[in-house]
Amino acid sequence: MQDKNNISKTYNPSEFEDRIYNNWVTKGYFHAEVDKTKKPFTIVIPPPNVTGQLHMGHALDETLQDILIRYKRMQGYNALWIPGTDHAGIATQIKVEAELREKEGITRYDLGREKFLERVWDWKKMYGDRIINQLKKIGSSCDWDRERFTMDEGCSKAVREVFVNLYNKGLIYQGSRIINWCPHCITALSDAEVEHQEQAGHFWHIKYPIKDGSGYVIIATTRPETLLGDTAVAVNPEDERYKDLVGKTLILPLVGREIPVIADEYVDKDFGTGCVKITPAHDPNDFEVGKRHNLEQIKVMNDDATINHYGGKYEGMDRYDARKAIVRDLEEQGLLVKVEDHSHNVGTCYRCGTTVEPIISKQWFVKMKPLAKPAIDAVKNGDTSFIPERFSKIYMNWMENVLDWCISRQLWWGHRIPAFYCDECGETTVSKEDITTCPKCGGKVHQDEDVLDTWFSSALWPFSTLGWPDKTKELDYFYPTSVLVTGYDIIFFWVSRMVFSAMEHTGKAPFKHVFIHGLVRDSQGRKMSKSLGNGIDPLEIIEQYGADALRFTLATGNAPGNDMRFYIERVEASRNFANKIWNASRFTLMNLDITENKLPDVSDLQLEDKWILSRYNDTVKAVTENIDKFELGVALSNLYDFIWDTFCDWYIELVKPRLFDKENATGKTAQYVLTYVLSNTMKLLHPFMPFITEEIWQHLPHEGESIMISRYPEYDENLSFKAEESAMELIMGAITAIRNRRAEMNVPPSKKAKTIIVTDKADVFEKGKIFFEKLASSSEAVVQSDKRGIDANAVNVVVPSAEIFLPLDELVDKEKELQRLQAEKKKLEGEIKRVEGKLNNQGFVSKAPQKVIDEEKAKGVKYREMLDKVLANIASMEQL
RNA sequence: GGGAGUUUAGCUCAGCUGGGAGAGCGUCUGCCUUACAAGCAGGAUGUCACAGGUUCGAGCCCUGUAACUCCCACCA
Repeated sequence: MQDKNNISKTYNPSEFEDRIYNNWVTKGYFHAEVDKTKKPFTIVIPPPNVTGQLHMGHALDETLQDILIRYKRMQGYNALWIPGTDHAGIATQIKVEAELREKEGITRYDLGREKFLERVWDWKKMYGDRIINQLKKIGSSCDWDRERFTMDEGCSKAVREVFVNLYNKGLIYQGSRIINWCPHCITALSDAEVEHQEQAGHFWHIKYPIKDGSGYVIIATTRPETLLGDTAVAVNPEDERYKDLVGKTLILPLVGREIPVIADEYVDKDFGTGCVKITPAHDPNDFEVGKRHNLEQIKVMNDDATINHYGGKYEGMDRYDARKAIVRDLEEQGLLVKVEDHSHNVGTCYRCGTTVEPIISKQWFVKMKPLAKPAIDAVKNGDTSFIPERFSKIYMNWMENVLDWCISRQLWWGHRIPAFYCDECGETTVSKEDITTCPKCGGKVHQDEDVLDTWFSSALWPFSTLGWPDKTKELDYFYPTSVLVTGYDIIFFWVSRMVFSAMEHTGKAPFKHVFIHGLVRDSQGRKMSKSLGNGIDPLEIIEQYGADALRFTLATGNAPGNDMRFYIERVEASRNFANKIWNASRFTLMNLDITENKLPDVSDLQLEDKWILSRYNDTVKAVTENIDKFELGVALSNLYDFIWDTFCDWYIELVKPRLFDKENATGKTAQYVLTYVLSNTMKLLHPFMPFITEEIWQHLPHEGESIMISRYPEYDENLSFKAEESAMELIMGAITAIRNRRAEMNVPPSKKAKTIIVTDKADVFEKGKIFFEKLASSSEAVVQSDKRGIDANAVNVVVPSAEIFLPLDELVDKEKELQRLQAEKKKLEGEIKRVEGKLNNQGFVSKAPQKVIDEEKAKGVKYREMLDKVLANIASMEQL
C-alpha cells in the first residue's frame, strides 16, 4: 500500500504479513516493558507440539492467547507470556528411539545415556526452531525463546526443590503397586495417560481342578495368559454354592502350582461363575485381595510384555502368542469349558495406542489427597475460575476422586529423580544436590535411573519460569498469573496439576482464570489426526488466505468450550471480510486529502456523522465488554457487523456525495470522520486481525509507531448521539422500504422516480433528501406535510413516521397493488392485535417492567398510525 | 456404573442475567451503481428434539422422555 492511488484491488496478505511481523520483531514491540506503575497481565500458554508441526489445535491456542495479550497490551497492561513447557519429553524420546531402531538398527541402550540424550536434544532443538518459525506465521506476539522449551537450570532447580519438599513431608513415597505399563514405550504411565477403549474380546471359562480330586472350580477370564501368575481363586464369603470350597487347594492348570481358594468380599456372586482367579502381580483388584490374604505376587512378564521364566514353556512368547498357546493347551487338556464373546474396556497408551499391561512395579508416587484439598478450595472460593464455568465441575470431579500419582518413568529424557541409593547399606537419600557418598554409612551411592513424569515439571511452570524457588522481582510482580488458555482435553494432565502444585508450593492459585476452548474437528466432526489423514495444515491456510483470515475463522462462530468444525468455506468468508476491510480502507484513502487524524468540531458534524460516531461508540462498548467476559466470538461479530453493515454498506454510501462534490463544505468533515472511525475500528480489530489492521493503520493519518502499541479505544460519552441515531434509522428504514417496493415491482435501478415523502417529521427527512437520490433511485426527493398534488395512482410505501409516494403509475397493477395493501393491512392488524392482547392483559400491565410496557405502547401507536395510512390507500385505490 | 455436553433455517453454528427467532455458507430474483463480483440491492426457508410445569410472558428457568457426543470408572 505504498501509493494510495495504486493500491491493489484485492486484499493480498502475502504482500505484507512477513514484512509487518519482521518490523514488530526488530522494533521490539513484543517485549513488555517492566513498568511497575502498570498492572501486570500474565498469560500461561500450553506446550508447543513436540512433532514440530503446528496443528490446528495449536493454532487455536495461539490465536486466543494472542488476542488477549494484544488487547491487554493496548490497554496499557504489562503483558507477559509464559511460553511453552518441556512437556512431551516422553514423546520426543519415543520418536528418537523409533528412528534409531528403524534407520540405524540400534537402541538407546546401545548408545548409552549420554550419547542418547544428545540425540534427543538435537531433535528437540530442530523441532523447537521449526515450531517457532511456524508460530510467527500466525502473528503470535509471544516473545519466543527456544531455550525455554527445554529443561533449563531454573526449571531443574524448581523440580528438585519440589521433589525434596514433598518427600520430606511424606507426600512422595516409593512403593510397589499395580501401575499401567506400556510395553511399547517401556515405561510406567499415570492414570491420566491411559485411554480406555471398548474392545471386543473373549471370556474364557476354565476348569481349575481341586487337589483332592473332588471336582473342578470354573473361573472366567479375559486374559488367560495371566493364569501363569495366579496365586489363589476367590469366592464371595456369602456365596452358598462355594461355602465348602473355601480353604481347599486347587491345582493351577498348565503350571501345576497349588493355590488356595479364599473368600473375599470383592467377588461379585452374580458375575461370571462367581469364582475369580487372583493374580496379584497383574491386576489392581487382585493386588488388593492379595495383600489382604498375604498372597505371593508372581510377575510373569518382562518389560516388553513377553512371558518371563515363571511362564515355564511359554517363556519368551509375546503376551498374545502366549494367550493363544495357553488356550490351545487348555483345550487339549479338556480344561476349557467354553468361550464367550465379551466386550470390555481395555486401557491403551495415549501416545502409542498399545494396550497397557497392569503390572506390579516399584515406582515413585505423589500422595494426592492432602494436595487435592487446597486445590479444590482454590476453585470453590473463586481464586481460580473456569470459563465456561461448567469445566470447574469436571475439575472438581477429578480432584475429589483423584488417586495417587505415579510419577516415575523408565525413560532417559527428563528430570532424573533426585533419589540416591547406597550400594553398601541400601539407604535411600533424596537430595537437592547430587551426592556421591551415603550420608548414613559413607558408602558409594547411585542415582535412581528413572526420570519424572514431564507433567511433574510442567505443573510448576507458572512459577518455576518466574524464578521460583528464588524470590525474584518477576515472581513478585507477575505471579499469580492472569489467564491460562487451553483445551479441555488437558485439564487433568496439566491444569489440575498446576493448581495443586501452586497451592502447595506458593500458597497461591497459579492463575485467576482458566479459559477453556474446544477441539477443532474436521468438517465431518472427526478429531483431526494423522492416522485419519484429515488434518488441515494451518500454514497452508495462511499461505492461501492469510493469517488474519485463519485467526478470524478460529476466533468466531463458536462459544467458549465448544468444539468447532473446520470448514474451508468459513475461511473464505473470513478472507472476504478482510477484503471488505481492505477495500473500505482503499476507498477512504483514495478520498483523503487531510493529513491528521482528529475529530471535527461537533458543530460541523452532519446527521450521518453523528450517527456513525454514535454507533462506533456503542461498538467500542460492546467489544470491550465482550472481550472482558472472554466472549471473543461475540466481540468479533460485533465488529464484523459494525464494519460491514454499518460502516461499509451505509456510512460510506451516505458520505459519498459529500466526498465527491469538491464544492461541498462538509466534505472535509466527512474525511475526518471516516478516518477517525476507520482507524479506531482498526484498533478495536487489531487483537483479532493484527496484520491487516497494522497495514491499514500505517497508511491512515496516525500518531505513533505501530497500532500494536497504540491505546485501545474507550467508550466516550461525548460521542453518544441518540437522537441522531433514531433520525437516521427512520431515513434508513424508508430507503430500505423503497428498495423493497421497487424490487417487488422489478423496477431496474436505472429507472429513477420522483420521491414524495409525506411526513410530520419534515426536519428529519429534509436532511435525508440526498440519501433518497443516491440510495433509493430517486430523481428528486420532496418532503411535504400533506398529500397535495400526489397522483392517487402513485406507488405508496407506508413506513414509521412517513408515507412515501413514487409516481410510477405505468408500472402499477391495480389488482396486485390492492392485494399487497390487503396483505399489509392484515399484517399490521395482526401486530396490533398482539400488542393490544399484551396491554389488555392485567397481569402484564401490573407485573412487567415499565420499560417493556412503554415499548409495547410505542409499538402500538406506530402500527396504528401505519394501519390508518394503509386503510386510506386501500379506500382511494378502490375508488379508481 | 458416574459425570458433562449437544438437539434452533438445507449445512455449520450464535442467541450473554426470561420481554416480538439471528449470522455465515448455500439457495432464489435483480444489478458489471466510478472501494470491493472475494461485491451491491432484495427475497424465501424455523411446532427453537418431545411432554409436562413455573411465569403476565419460556429457545432461555424446573421436572421427565428420546437421540447423539465426550470425559471419568479396577467388575474378573
